[in-house]
Amino acid sequence: MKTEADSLRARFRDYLSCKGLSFTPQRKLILEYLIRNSSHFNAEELIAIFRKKRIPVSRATVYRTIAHLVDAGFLSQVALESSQSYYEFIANSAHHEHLVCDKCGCIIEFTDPELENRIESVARLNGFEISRHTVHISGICGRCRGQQET
Amino acid sequence: MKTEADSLRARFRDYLSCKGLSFTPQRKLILEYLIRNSSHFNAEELIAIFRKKRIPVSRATVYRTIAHLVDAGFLSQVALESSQSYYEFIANSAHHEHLVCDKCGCIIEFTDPELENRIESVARLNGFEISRHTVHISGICGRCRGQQET
DNA sequence: TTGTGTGCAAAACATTTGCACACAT
DNA sequence: ATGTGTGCAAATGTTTTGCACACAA
Repeated sequence: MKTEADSLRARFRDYLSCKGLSFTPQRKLILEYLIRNSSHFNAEELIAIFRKKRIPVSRATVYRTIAHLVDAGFLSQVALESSQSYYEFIANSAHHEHLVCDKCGCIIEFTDPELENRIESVARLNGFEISRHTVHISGICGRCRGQQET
Repeated sequence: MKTEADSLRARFRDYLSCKGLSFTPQRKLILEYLIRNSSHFNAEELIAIFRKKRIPVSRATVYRTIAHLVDAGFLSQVALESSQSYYEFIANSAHHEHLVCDKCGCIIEFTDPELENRIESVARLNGFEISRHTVHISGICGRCRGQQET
């Protein structure tokens, strides 16, 4: 039986071969890591993890592969108020928005059809043709609120 | 009669004196520029404008003053998918969201109470205490759509 | 004098690029 | 041979910082 990971590998291979690029060991290592840890990350975090685990992929290759993965639609860039670019591995998952905790930094994903509808209406009212959209809510998550001394 | 600009100057002076800081000529020049041109900008844009107009404020002072203005609540950082930080002069204006055109880069502001309500509901449902939130919609604006050859 | 502010240049940080070598077709 | 990939180190672009001098309390 074909697992989801298999289909991701196949999709990436297809994307690469369409572009005349090859599925190199380094690209595979990066994809495998993301499949196993699909979530939010930035380039330097990934590089640090690879260094610690002795996974032999250079900084330049990480940046270059991230660009390919974004282009292929496997990663989407998440704009946070940070100096670094954050990415998230979207794979096959549906569109969702983010709640980001100011205290612990955790990122909670949510989907809300009503919210999505409202966004589409607003764009339409303004004559806009949407290509993408993001909703970020910052605050204190339930867990951190529970721990507050005050 | 007290204009809005006067009250902004006063508020900034108050903020500074509360922190034991002074309302220097450079800080005044930056604030005056923003009052007159309240909108979206990044630090390097501002520095370039000041250089062209021969307004004598150094790069370091621009960055340092922006940090103070953010801290004082006069500016808010707008997270775009860019290598530079964007800011917007919020002054007394109500909360609003952004439509950003991929083609011409224009930023349209909008407010939508229903959207805001929905965001609050979603946060509540997830046990989150909101401190701030942003909605960014990217796409093609009405004007650019009109001009498309295709 | 002590605290704070400024400008400059250097440093720091994230990211991109040029180049030489490696590998597969 | 040609095209593509990698790693390294250098370059780039943005933002921050150290330091010496200026100014006001």
